[in-house]
Amino acid sequence: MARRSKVDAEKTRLQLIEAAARLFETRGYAATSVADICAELDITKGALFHHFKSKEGLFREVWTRLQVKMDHEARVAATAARSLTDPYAAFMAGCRTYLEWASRPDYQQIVLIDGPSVLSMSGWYEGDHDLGIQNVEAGVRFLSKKGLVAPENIEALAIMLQSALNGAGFALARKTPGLTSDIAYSAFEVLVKSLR
Amino acid sequence: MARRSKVDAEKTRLQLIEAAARLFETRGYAATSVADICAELDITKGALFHHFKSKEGLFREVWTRLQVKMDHEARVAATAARSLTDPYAAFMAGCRTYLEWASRPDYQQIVLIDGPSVLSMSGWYEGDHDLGIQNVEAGVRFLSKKGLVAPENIEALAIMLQSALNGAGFALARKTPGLTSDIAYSAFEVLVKSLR
DNA sequence: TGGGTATACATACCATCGGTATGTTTAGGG
DNA sequence: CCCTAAACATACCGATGGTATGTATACCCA
Repeated sequence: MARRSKVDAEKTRLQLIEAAARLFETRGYAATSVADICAELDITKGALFHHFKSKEGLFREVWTRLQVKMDHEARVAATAARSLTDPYAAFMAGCRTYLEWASRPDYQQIVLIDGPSVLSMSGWYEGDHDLGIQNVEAGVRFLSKKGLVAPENIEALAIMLQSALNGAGFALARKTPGLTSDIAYSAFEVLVKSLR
Repeated sequence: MARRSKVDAEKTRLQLIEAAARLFETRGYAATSVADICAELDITKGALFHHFKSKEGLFREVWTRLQVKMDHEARVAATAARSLTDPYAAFMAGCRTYLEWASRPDYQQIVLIDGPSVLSMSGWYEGDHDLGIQNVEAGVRFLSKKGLVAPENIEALAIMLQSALNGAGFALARKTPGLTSDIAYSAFEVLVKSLR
């Protein structure tokens, strides 16, 4: 075998990302070997390491794509809600989207569980990589204008609220008895409503 | 070398746990080899695998000890506060303790970052292993009696509040500009006060 | 249009890792 | 006093992430 066309190469790269995403989701990062990933596409490790400089590099690509997709969906939901009503509704729409993602198995395993461990903590929170926080912070900032939230608490509250959504997503995925997506959302509403 | 006294063996075991804790904290679980740990005590892998059935087993031991210590400290702080005033103060005292632990580098890396990845998700939340949640849930349950929190939201709120403290601890450790321990705590108070 | 070059892989190999099998010495109970 | 089992050491194994190198071909340019 030898060099294929550029479009074939891009296809291989995409297939690697998709196969890796599937395996990382179902088995976790540590339990997925690069040989496993290559076997899915019937290629050798040479191909994988040609496209990605390391196993961690491939993971980072998978991780980033998930984050970007989530962020996009949250933005779409938020702007759609904003055009209908107000910034608060936009904020809550974004949060609902995030809550849904946080309860997805792939997002859970790849972004929430393995992400912090595989990428360093700095990697997780590096600059604009933590995409979920932006919508939440915008929402809290809006609430702050209404008076109840002190300006110096905005960032802390945004971080806490996003973490709360993360935790709820975990709890949903682990099928906590008596906990549904609706209950989690309504509990979150209770938490946020008090800030208005 | 051969068999030492029982007290020596227990000492070796403790030293293994301490050395592992140090390395797991500073390098992370994946970047710490069992040979590294053994080198710290000038013993061989045979000794380590005599005391622990696997690297993960040693990690679980380190993880458990941290959790138990945190839980103990939180309980002490909570009961001390309760005797002075009321259950709400006890709850908040426990939360403050947890916030402090969540910003400690060892608790961060071992319990919050590597924990979910190394132990399975089921391991993290298995039974009473998640010790931080108990104080929080007790607090929310108390608030529920005052009326504002619906019973079906208790568990979800407890999970969310604990996650909020986790996130705040992370943010503190990553030295988020403008965020201090006091600000984080006061922001958490804002979040909780609204539930009264 | 043809040849040179960079690309897209395959093959072979390596160091390190977690874990095991086995040996060896001695503490401690009967 | 002895004999079993505990507390290690030693030697070894398969699997793993990563590299070095080989090779065929797409693509660019003269």
